[in-house]
Amino acid sequence: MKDIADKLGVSSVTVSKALNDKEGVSDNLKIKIKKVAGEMGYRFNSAAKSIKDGLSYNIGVMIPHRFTGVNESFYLRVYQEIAIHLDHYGYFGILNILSNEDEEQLNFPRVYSENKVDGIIILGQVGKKYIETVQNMELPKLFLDFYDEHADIDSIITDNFYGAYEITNYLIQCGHREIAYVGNIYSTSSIQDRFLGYYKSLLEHGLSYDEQLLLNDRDERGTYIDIQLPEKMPTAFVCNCDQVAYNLCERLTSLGYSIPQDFSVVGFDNDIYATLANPQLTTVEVDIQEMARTAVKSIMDKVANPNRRNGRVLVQGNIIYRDSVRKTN
Amino acid sequence: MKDIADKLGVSSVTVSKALNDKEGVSDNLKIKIKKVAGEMGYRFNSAAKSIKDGLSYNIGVMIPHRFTGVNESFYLRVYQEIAIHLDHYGYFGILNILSNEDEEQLNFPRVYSENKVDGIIILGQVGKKYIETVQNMELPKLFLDFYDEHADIDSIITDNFYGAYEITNYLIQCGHREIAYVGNIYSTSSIQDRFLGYYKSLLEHGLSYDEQLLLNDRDERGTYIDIQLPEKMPTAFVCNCDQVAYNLCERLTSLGYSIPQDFSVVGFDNDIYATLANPQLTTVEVDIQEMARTAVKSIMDKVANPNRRNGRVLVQGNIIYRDSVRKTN
DNA sequence: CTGAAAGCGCTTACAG
DNA sequence: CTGAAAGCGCTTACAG
Repeated sequence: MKDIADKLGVSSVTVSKALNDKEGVSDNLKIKIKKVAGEMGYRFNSAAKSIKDGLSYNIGVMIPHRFTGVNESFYLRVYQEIAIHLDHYGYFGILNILSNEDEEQLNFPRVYSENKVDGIIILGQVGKKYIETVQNMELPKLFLDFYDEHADIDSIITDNFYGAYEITNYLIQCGHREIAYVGNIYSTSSIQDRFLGYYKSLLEHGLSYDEQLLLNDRDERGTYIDIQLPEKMPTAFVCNCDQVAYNLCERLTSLGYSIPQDFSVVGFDNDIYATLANPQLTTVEVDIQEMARTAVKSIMDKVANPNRRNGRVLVQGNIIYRDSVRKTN
Repeated sequence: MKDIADKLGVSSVTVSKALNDKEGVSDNLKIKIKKVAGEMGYRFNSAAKSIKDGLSYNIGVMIPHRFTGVNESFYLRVYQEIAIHLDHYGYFGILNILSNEDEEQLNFPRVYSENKVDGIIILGQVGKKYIETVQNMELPKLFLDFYDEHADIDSIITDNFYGAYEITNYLIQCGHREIAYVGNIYSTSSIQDRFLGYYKSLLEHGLSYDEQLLLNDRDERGTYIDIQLPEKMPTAFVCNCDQVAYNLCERLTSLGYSIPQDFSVVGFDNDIYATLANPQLTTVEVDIQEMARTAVKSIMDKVANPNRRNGRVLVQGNIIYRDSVRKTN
């Protein structure tokens, strides 16, 4: 900046004003300054600005390491969309994989202790203890894809309840009356919330809930187990996620059944398993774009106004109609 | 820092030295200062340090948008590993999705023009024109997973050639003599390099190359096409990637063949398709960890010493032995 | 072992 | 419309 000023015989203050399109510089001079800046390959030093206004223009996105396995790309996709949206605000995203070690030892993330970010999005459920650590960070923060009833921290989550409710309604519209739910409802809150949506749909349509039709899909540690099919089979299965729906389809097919002729199967997520299944699955698409958009808007609001509260925001999914459901009416 | 200094009646210089474990402060005082800093919730201001030493302690990772489709998570995984490795160096990773628009208009990325990073890793092939733009950036830079013969920029790539060579050798060791290669060798340089590894293996073993056994899998725009099986079938197929191997297995199975009894099939990448295939695929694992580790080491070297050149570095994969190959001897 | 001074690149408030 | 001065939080080189 100083070099540009010297070259044109003006002060660096004037250069600063011109480059930022502020008042107090003649249009003529502004143009000249910008031209010279371009020619000299001037690059703005964002660190100097940061030190002035105390803003880093970065947002940290923290993902617990255990959610980043070989075949789990959901959170990475969300992060990607967040990065794209942050760009619209002139911000950047810094990815922070929270190691199990840091989570256990309740360490603050380095992005925080080094003042690298103006806000932080926690993407994926962290342990109860760590939530307290998060609460102690004096920074705008946001839970994404989970919430904690005890922590007074805004969160953005998929509307699991409503999505499962809608897709169960759809099955009923198609004439199904005996509908099973597949998932361990004590495993995660999203599996449980999806179950409750399924349950509400049954209630509303006057269908009785049959405990025999609640099928377990994983043990308490989250490892998939073989699904125990009920003695009296339903005509349709609401699965808590596409991967389980995929597994179920494979299972039923290997037993000689056809889908959707013999049984209808629906999933949740609209991930890769929905299109790999044969036939492709009717499912509830989790709206990653919208989640990222909402999350970025929310955290930027908080950066501008630290007292801003948005509470729990639900992002609705969309039913994707494919070929795994049979109309029986 | 000043607050801490005031509280203890020392100067901020002393506080700085103590917090950085530098010489010139008594151990006693150091301990006291660190204690007070902790109590006061002191957070280091990295922007101030940045402005002093001209380093941002960030590395930009740029991924062209077209490589980030719904079912493509490979580059995101690489980015994730890069972020983890950067952490060891006290650095952070800033993800930059390069939009088609920016790529066409040859715009510098904002991470560059705002001096947000000390180096940049370009992850995934960018257009010829844009490579020139990259070359014009006065910053350490590195191509990851591709290279350009005209650009004098260091690159790190998977050893496609050697991986395909090794896995073809393995098929030959298992007794196969008629071996097909599946892939459009004019589509990407990795498909071509993998083909050449296959070809070398044939040559070394005195097997003749039969053009009829080069099977196309995609059109010039990269869209998968139905694979045209040859009249005289081989006993094994080397596929250019796991997804194509998966498709081929489905195809052969639907034609009534069994794998590996009737035909052996191998893939490349060791991605999700390798484990989804039935039977699971023997394949070449691309070593994401090692690529990320090497890339981070290389870019950090360059940050420390801008003249450092590493040339083209090949990262070898590992053969993963599963159940899609039959021993015929 | 400790600290006063200067400087990194920018912006803001104020004076001319 | 233009610019001199001060300051953001830190570190380095130097003096005591």
